[in-house]
Amino acid sequence: MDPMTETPEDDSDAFAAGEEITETEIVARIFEAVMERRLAAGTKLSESELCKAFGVGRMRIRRCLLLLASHDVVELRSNRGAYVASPSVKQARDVFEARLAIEPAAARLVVERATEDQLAALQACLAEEAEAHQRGNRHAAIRLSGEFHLRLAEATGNETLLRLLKELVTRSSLIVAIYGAPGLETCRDHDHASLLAALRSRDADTAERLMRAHLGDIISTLDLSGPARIGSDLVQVLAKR
Amino acid sequence: MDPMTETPEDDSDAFAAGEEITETEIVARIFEAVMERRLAAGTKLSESELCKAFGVGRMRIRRCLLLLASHDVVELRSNRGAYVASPSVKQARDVFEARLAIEPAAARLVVERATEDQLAALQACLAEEAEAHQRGNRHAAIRLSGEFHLRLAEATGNETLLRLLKELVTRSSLIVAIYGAPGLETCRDHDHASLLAALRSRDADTAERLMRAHLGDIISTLDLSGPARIGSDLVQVLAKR
DNA sequence: GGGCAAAAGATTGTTAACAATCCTGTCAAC
DNA sequence: GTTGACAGGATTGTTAACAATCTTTTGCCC
Repeated sequence: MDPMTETPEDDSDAFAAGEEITETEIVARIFEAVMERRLAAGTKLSESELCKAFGVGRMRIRRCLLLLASHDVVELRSNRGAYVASPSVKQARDVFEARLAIEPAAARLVVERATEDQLAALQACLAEEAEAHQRGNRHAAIRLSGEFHLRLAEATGNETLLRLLKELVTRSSLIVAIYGAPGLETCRDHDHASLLAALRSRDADTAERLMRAHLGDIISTLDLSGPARIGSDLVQVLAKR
Repeated sequence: MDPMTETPEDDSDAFAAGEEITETEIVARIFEAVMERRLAAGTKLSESELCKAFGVGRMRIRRCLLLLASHDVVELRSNRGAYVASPSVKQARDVFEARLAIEPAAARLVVERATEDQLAALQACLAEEAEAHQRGNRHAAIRLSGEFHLRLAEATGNETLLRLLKELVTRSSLIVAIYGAPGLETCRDHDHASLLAALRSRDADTAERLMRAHLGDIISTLDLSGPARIGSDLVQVLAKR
């Protein structure tokens, strides 16, 4: 009933022999896995396991890990391997501060130039999210919650903004997992709904304000007081494998 | 008299044998070279030349090129090598749109929390820039002009914002080189000066407004009408080495 | 002389073996 | 029983050779 009970590292697609997979795809897969919270912060990403999982050589995997590290989604420790990043309190603040700087402006841009199709995609995202919530599909709900923000970034038509936000939203997923309240792991549907309404009515000021408030709400659910917490750096320091 | 007459690729530091250089440093060097406009858009970055220049193995260089490519400062063409990126018109618009989203908010943050030391560093940057202009030191002036923006990002105390802006400012240098008016390759000193004044007087609204206006001014000096221009993709397409 | 085709050279991409480091389990000493 | 050192195994990091692709040159034909 609860899809939470899965193997921790669940990228095992066991690709058929003849297939080929781009390193871009591998990176995207891991991004998704982190965003869906199927890969927890601090999880070790062993090269050999990833090789088997994706059916590619070690060099390719190493390149992917380097790319992931360059986006702060993975941490590379010298001679010690790659681990899913565990954002510190400082990093958590920085990420949301950056989102607070970017996303309200992105909302403005969407109001100015989003097509009906793009708004429809946002609507669809919202509907799927609500459905996933009702069905109790936790992974899907978490993913769709973040995907709303990414679709919104996509609707700006700005590739650079999209790429930057993809990184920030993914890291946010780690942050919420570490510092968030146990139950509150997704954005509230209502926030997204009212935001979308503002976008539809082409009300830039309201959209910007709602986005800012929405991000503020998320931050307010985080516990960024203590120096560390469960799931944070301590976990991997103490991890006995 | 004109320091513009240099070899196009001027990273030749010819490191002493015993030294060691981090890949992080190599990446930073290339970033700097692009920002100072010592590496023009479309310049081929041959692996073997870089190996000799930095005195490191090929693998290390390849990792650096991958990192640079992940920040859109370098373009990797399959089986054809690495080239300094040549932002398209669309990419140019995207980059400045992103800066327009981020930097005004960054200015606000600086007003709120910058220390006197950081403001002094900005002041120093401004002074150096003016001096470089007077001396006709073009490379230094260009670099310092961009560095003002980076120091400002640094003064937010937000590492994530700093990293994102480092990428955007570096790409901006390429964009201005390609699409900018021939003479106007640096921000105007006065803009930076008045902006700093607003920061000093802790006037967030003015700082934000000035930053927005400043970026708008830069964009208005660009010619983003045509589909391509000198220095753009065409150059490397037609380049006979 | 111009244009096309094939071979030589150079550059990039990949694979595999080697070296270095770290983790783990064992054993001895206190 | 706990602590420390040591050896074995596993994982990561590096090097060098090999394969594939592209570029340039050469030569031939029209």
